[in-house]
Amino acid sequence: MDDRKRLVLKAIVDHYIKTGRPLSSQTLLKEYGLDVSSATIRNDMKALEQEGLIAKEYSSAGRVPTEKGFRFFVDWLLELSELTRPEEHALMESYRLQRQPLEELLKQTALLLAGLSGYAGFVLSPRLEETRLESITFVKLDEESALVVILSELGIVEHRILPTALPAEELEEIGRWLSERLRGRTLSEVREEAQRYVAEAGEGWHDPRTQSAFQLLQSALERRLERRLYTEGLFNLLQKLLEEEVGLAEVRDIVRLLSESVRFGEYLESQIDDSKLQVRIGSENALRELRPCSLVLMGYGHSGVLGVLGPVRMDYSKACSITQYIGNRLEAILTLSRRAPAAAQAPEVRPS
Amino acid sequence: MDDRKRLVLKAIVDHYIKTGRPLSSQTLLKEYGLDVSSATIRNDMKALEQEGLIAKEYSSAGRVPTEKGFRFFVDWLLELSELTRPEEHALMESYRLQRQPLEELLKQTALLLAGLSGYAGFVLSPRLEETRLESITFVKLDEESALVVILSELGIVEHRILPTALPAEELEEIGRWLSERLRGRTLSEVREEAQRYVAEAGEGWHDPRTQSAFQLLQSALERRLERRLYTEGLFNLLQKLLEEEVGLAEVRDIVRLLSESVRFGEYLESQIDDSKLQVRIGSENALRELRPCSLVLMGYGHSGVLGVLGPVRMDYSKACSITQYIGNRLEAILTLSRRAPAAAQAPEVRPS
DNA sequence: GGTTAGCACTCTCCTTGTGGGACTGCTAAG
DNA sequence: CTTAGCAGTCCCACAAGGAGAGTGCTAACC
Repeated sequence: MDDRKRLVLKAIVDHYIKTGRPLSSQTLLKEYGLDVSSATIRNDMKALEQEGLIAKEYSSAGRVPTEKGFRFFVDWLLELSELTRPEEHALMESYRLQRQPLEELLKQTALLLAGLSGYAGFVLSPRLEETRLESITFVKLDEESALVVILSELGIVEHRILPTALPAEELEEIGRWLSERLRGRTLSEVREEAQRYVAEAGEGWHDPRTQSAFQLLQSALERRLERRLYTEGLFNLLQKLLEEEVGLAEVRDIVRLLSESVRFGEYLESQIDDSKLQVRIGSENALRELRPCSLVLMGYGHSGVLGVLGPVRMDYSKACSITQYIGNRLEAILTLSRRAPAAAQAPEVRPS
Repeated sequence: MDDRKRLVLKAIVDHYIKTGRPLSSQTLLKEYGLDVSSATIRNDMKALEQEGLIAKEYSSAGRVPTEKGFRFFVDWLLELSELTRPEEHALMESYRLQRQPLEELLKQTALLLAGLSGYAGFVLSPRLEETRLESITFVKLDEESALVVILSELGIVEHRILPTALPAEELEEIGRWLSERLRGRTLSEVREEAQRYVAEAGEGWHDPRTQSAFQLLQSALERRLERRLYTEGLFNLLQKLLEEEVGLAEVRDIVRLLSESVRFGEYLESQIDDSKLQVRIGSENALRELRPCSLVLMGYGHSGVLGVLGPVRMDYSKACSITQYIGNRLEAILTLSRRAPAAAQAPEVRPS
């Protein structure tokens, strides 16, 4: 494509992203200072329109980018911007407490995506089945129940209360024994193992102690390896959609979709390709509700997904930069904590 | 007030809640079958209008209730409805797992409020400072960190990761010692105690072991006795506001308010009066954003609040019934679990 | 062949006007 | 206190017209 035409397209996209208004040939000349006449621009526009990259809202209006135009812009004309100082600072702040339950970490990340981008931020937790067990611990709460904490390379991935009447010492012993035996296996392997043992239990092959252990283990894992979706900054998104004059009915559908974490999560997972940054513009999205929106996302960890959700008229440069940056950061934190837990920040209590 | 006038008011409110439309004197006659003429109704309407209970949108339109009219309706004419079988069933289902982390329980409750009412449901956690400690447990995770679990009469109220290099046995010992010593005190007393000890530590009065214990305790409690707000069913609310033809700008402000859990939480707390059911209609709410909305709420536990948020044109009967029912239910669960933990539901693992 | 000036044309948007319809308020009588 | 009858008010939907913005086309120009 002709250099001037690219420039015209870029001008139209930039102007539209900034103002939301169509750009006329004259205004383009005035604001972007090309050294040709408006008629020439009009000819270029006509060509771009025939290629489907821009369109007019009615016959005598200026031009706005089509989704195809945005696509071209994102693929060929996008320049990622650097993070500003305060942005960088906010990032550091939020990730200070590194060793924290996975849940907290991911929620923080979603907040950060939303806060920095000005759109809605989301984080889909990784497939916990594929992370490796570090330890499993039982803590007696009262006569009838105990807390189980499952720690994987990603941090605490599960804590729940189980009904059991086993005494404290035995629970501790079982925890140690299971951790010893299963450390390093993936959680889905662990679950299978537990299921196998419990299934065989009826035939009385194993000693009662082993049996209790695997029964507990199974209860601990039965629910809740399900993935969770964290979304934040919803009102950012509403603000933007308001400016777009999107109807409340569409907005409601979007909000509903975000609350259906399974459906939305599965869609997100289907859209990632390793940890490459992806952009899905408007009706490129298979989900009907997302038609007024664009999605910037990337994968992390084992099939985890994070990104931002904004209107089609989105600042793609900003959204992409931030998503990429935070995504890499989260990936690094999760990878780091796998090998060597990061240095602690809070005042440390030393052995006396 | 005259019996017929009450009936007229009730008809107008019922009709408006059901359809959202003004009611004319003729339609009232036809649908509610009074044995007078439309002119008589018109006279009554005139009187009700002068009392500020109803209004017309323009000079020749039918009447709609004013907020004052709704207030009168709620105070004097409201009949609470019974829960239907399926509603009751849903309630039972959700509360089956009784011994669960407080966080889960409250989130469930918010979901339930939203699901049954068809509006948005919210639950503000109780003041944890005023609940009594049951136990505090430390679990070694790796060389540099440990998990602390704080259990109060309300269940698990805190779990977080602390940096510490103390060995596992010592942590266990410290947990036992602290639990023994502090069981039955409120969490704020516990926190004060910890602060006092740590402050005195510089003067070297206590042995190092005690010092470590209180230092850990302080870290465990420093953050996060903060209250949390759980909101669910946001899209229910959007759906209703859509029917009300509320503007997206107002909706955005409401969504923003719901995300500012501190501000909204403080407002909620200021509105409760023991565990009496409260209704705040439209601009009775001090918060500007809530003007298009009504709030049905009640207190539970120590300054906990739960309820539903819907449009001013809300089915107050349903909303009040459900809030009251669920509120009592939650209160009961929390009170019960205080004395004797409820019977477990999942298959129990017996000592072998 | 690409570029330019000039002009007719198209479409939106805003304002104004008009008629029908839905209810009320008033008055006077029962 | 209640009722019938009727004038009056206001909304709403639709149509018409004028201003403004910007394009498309044509013919000339470099």
